[in-house]
Amino acid sequence: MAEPSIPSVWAREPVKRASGLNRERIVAAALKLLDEEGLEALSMRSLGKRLDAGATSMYRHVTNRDELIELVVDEVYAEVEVPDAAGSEGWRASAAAAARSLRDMALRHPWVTGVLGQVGLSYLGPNLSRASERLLAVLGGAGLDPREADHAVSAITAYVVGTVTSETAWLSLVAESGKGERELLASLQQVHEHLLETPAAKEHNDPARHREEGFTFGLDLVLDGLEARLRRRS
Amino acid sequence: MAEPSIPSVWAREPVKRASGLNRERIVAAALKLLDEEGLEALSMRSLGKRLDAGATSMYRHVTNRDELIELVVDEVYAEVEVPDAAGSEGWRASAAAAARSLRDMALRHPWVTGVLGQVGLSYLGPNLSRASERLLAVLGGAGLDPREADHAVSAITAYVVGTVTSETAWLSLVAESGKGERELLASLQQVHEHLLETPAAKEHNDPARHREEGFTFGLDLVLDGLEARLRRRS
DNA sequence: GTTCCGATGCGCACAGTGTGCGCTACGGTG
DNA sequence: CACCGTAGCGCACACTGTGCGCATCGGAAC
Repeated sequence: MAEPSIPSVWAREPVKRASGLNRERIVAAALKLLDEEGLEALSMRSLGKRLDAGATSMYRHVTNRDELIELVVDEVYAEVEVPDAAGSEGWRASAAAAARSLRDMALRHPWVTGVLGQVGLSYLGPNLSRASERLLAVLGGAGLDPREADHAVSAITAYVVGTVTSETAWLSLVAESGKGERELLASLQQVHEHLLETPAAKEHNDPARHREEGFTFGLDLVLDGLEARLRRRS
Repeated sequence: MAEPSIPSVWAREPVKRASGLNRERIVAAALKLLDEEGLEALSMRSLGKRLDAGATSMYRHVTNRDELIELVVDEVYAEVEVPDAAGSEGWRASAAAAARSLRDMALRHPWVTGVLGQVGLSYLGPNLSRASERLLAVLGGAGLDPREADHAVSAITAYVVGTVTSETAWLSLVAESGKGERELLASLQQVHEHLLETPAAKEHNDPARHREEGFTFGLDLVLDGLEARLRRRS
């Protein structure tokens, strides 16, 4: 009798008290679940199953599902690296590396973009603040006045977030189609024939390269604009 | 006896057959509901209530909740205006107006940003395609080769989407706090005192103006970058 | 050792979700 | 008049987040 419906008072399991929940373990498990199964798969019950815990046990360590997601989002922001600017011209390499690092992070964790649009989420985690302030310092050191540097940080992150938002939306569409990027693009072009006229059509033999190239193009636009502004100043 | 639990066969209401559902009416009601109460408030039951219809009645005209949202998203993309470029230098004014129009649309319908990150949504509606292709034509007419024009369209929309994503997240936080932008900003600065050091702190007497200024700054960066690229070419 | 107490985990329950299924009653065609 | 495709709906199912109160733990106080 594995599970007696009326448990006898004697001869009862030591209850096993699995291992001790805590915020750190919960956030780590949630991150793993999100990466492996996506945003929709994260429910308190499924998360509890992974931790050998009941559905509501996590509420002792985390007030909300929303707050939990907020914690996980800040956790992945820790992966974003903003290198220091080496030399007076190094700001550009530093900012570019930060942008790439942010994009790579979002591509590693495709669910983040689905969460950034949601309401008050992730608005002030320590890791996000740290990254922003480092980039702010880099741009300030390059010669931008504080207000411009602030706006420039916003512009760069906005560009990256916007880009990866559309990238991950496309990639998750690809994922759930079961086909590859090339095949899905080709079959979509059959349905919407007008797409064949767009220049992107020629690129569909290597869509990943096309995405990468587009990201670099747009990033260079922003950084060129910044560089011109700096030159004008000196 | 308003609602007899066992309705007698005789003396029964004419059943009233409200008015006739159809896709257009459903999408319009969903848009109204989203604008008035936000993304979370849109459930098939609440939408049905607004249409004097049952919870599952809409499924005759729309296959999914997700598909319904997709339809509504494309509906609001119809509000985005991409003016033609007047004169050979007019591309910049046209692109800037398109970007502003997109931002204004997203600020009028704050729930869109929460939906753009979600999976396959809104990837190919007619109104979105129309706007993209118009902007593509404007940039192509300015002298960019097709591949660059394609990337430039992506870059501009990515920048705008990224910007409004963070703007609407902030604004919905403000909305649910019950305070104004200034007050909420001030109270957040009390909790995280390090924010006081950032240059944004000085702007908090008019946050809306600060947002507007930041948007223009970043947009100019992108357009300056494009302009430099065009000049280099001629 | 015994006794206590705060903290932790959990089962239950509630209100709510999207949506498949099959019945009913309508509007238009023969 | 009979008929039938179809629009709408009620029901049911599996699922969601989370409040509540109970059981049971580890450790501190005596």
